[in-house]
Amino acid sequence: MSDPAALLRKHGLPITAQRLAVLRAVTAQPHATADAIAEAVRAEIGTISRQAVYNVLGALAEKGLIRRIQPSGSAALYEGRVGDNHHHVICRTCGATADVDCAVGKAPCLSASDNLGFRIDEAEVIYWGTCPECLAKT
Amino acid sequence: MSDPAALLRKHGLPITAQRLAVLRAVTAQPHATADAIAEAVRAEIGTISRQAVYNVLGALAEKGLIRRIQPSGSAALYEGRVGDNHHHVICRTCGATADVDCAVGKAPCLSASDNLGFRIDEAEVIYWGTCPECLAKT
DNA sequence: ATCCATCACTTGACAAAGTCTATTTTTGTA
DNA sequence: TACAAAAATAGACTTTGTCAAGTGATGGAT
Repeated sequence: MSDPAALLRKHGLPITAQRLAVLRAVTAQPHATADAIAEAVRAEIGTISRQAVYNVLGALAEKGLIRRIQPSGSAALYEGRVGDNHHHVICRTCGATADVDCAVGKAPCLSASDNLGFRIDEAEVIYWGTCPECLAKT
Repeated sequence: MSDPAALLRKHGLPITAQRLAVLRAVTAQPHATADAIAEAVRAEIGTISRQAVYNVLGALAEKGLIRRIQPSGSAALYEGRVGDNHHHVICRTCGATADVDCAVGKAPCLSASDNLGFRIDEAEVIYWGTCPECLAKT
């Protein structure tokens, strides 16, 4: 089921060259910005409009095929790894982003101490710190 | 120590009308955008430049007097409640933002399962869901 | 109390990220 | 193959935030 075309069809999304290329780009380089994805797609199929990139990313994110992360002070990032409730650690110095599994177990952090009447469907965790490379440079 | 002027002096920040007004605006309305803060400040002291708002917010955040939150799909929010490691729940529909205490205890979530060599200094948690008002409207 | 160096504020241009709308192209289906 | 619906293109526009140069206020030293 890792076939991109089948994945799209399964979710009722018409198959287009742009969508296939975007999907491949997202899975190929995790934590890429929309701009980086656009470049990767252009390298593959020649050209794509900025709007199409946003449309496709939005549609894929809506269907849960990709995930969008929005760190402070940088553009949104997209990644293909979904469904396993992992989180992210970001370097304050160089912006490097890595995946970390959740500390609390399987569907963790989904229980706030008091939900105030909200129906919570996702917990997004970002750990801020310094990456090994930047630590070494100090 | 809730006196804004004393708070500024304590952190070595020169006292200006803009800083006092921004500090008051942030504590008065939690989870405000930079723009909303600018408007509140203008209502209080007449005028302030956009740059000054960002400068002051940046300086205050740097000193740990206020906290900056960056949710996906909206401008950064600022809040005066700091030091108690609380998190946020945001409504996907209307954008309402509320505070929630951390589920895991005191300095929670600060332990990722594997830090990959990163030195982590902060864990930022955003719960996504639907607020009571929007739930009632469905 | 006054002077002055330093820091903060203002102004306006600029940049990045993303959205909106109308038009053209493509997809999937009849 | 033809057609309706959906997607992509193109380009202007908005929002959010930054940069840089000049002006003005703050607070310590005189």
